[in-house]
Amino acid sequence: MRRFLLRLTTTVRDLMAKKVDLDGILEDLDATTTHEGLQQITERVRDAFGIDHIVYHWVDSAGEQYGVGTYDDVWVQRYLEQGYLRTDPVIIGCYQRFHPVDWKRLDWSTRSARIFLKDALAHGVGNQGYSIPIRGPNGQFALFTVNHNCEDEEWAEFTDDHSRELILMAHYFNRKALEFEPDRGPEKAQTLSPREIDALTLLAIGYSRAQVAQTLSISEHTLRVYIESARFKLGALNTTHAIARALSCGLIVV
Amino acid sequence: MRRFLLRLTTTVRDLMAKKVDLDGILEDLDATTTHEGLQQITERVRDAFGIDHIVYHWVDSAGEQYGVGTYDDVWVQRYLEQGYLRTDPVIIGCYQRFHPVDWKRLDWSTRSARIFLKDALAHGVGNQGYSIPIRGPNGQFALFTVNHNCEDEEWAEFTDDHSRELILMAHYFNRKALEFEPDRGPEKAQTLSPREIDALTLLAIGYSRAQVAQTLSISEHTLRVYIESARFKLGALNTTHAIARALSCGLIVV
DNA sequence: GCGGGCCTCCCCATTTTGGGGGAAGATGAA
DNA sequence: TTCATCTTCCCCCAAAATGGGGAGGCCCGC
Repeated sequence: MRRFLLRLTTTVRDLMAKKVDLDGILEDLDATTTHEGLQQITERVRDAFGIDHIVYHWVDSAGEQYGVGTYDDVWVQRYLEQGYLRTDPVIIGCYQRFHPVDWKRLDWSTRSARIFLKDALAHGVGNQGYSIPIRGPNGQFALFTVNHNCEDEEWAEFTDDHSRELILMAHYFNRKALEFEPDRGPEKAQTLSPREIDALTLLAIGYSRAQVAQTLSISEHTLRVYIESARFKLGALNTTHAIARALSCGLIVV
Repeated sequence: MRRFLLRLTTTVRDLMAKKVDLDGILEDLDATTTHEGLQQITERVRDAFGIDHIVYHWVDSAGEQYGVGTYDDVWVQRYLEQGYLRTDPVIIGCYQRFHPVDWKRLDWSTRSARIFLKDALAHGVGNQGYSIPIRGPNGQFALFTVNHNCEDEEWAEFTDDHSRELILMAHYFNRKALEFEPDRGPEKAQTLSPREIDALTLLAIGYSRAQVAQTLSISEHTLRVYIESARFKLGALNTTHAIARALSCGLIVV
């Protein structure tokens, strides 16, 4: 009997899961051209999935950021004002992860995390959550989060059923966000000569000029020409700056 | 008549598209516990999609990397030996992008790109390709690529039909690869203090120590303490190295 | 075949960094 | 409370990096 029930609920759950019109959502997402449109889609997705909130937002050392979602404005304001970006365990935890993570698996033990949690719950954030980290070149980082107020089992079922849809939606939201904020896109890449790349790469891994010169079997004077040339091309003020720019632009990899 | 044919092929295509048993593939992918198993799945995916090749691989400056795919061993060897990691336009292009990209949109105009292309085609790599960049914390970067030998229209159809499946597979392959190579997982998260971040960030944008000290309104001696402390934490040999590591690890953003 | 980028080599004076010390208060976690 | 971390300040001096010159050969594309 128990097994039968289990099978039954599974079937019902599957039927429910199928009801989410993912294709329709993704197509509309693709067709959206405004921030408001995206905002509306978040509400639609929330309703389609039958959960309390979905949110997509940039995370960024500076304050400037982009976000859409179904959170209350009061909470968004408070989040920013309180600088929760720095203490939010979801962000801290996701920042070090590759994969989607259930909030239960994060570290909520620090004092600041507990303060944050209490405040979040008070503002309507669900006790259950699931966040997907999204990364881009130059360290860009964004989060796509769904959350809800329910028991563990129900939530586990939900995330099991919808993890794939959520991954896809995260991608599509991210794509849109980038469209709306074109500045975030990569800059035009300068081309460095092979020797310049060699030189900067070795410098970036901590070699001194003498070591680099020896490694490349060239004189230190020659090496300097490369470095200066690279600096010039990158519009860098000094070697460190050149390395930083080359790394940011993906011209070298460490 | 033409429209009819178009509609017919579209329908057939839709049917074909549906035939790919994505759920089955993803489940098996999830259940795989060995590199060999993953390798076999790549072949299965290739056949299921009816294309020439699929490949998942890490990209990193060092030679050590992880990869599975359907490429010929000879080509893989050659790729590594020739250091194509540095010249492959797919890698260079994807490194700067957020989103999946069709190979046609990459820059194949440089000399080294043309040399690479010729060599690749000679080794059975398709003339059409589609690559999905995948990123993790600390600058980890991987690529999931499908490629095939066919006309532009056919390829455009294929990528249109399957972009979502491909995104999901990229995710799942990445997850598995991380399981097999746990070392790649996030290293112990180095935390830099706010002042250290300030210091490294300003250095990374080309300021000299004197300028940084002035900007932060601290003595240059104090600044040095931060830099040295950051260097120590990052295991860096010098300031430039520290900047490079901090950037790679996403601890600072320029 | 010519201009332009690339690779290689050299000097010298000045500026910037690095390494070795040591020390204080403030904050927050175990 | 105690310990750890963060922040701030100071000394001296050697080693390394930088800036600004100049110069020749090679290879590529226009």
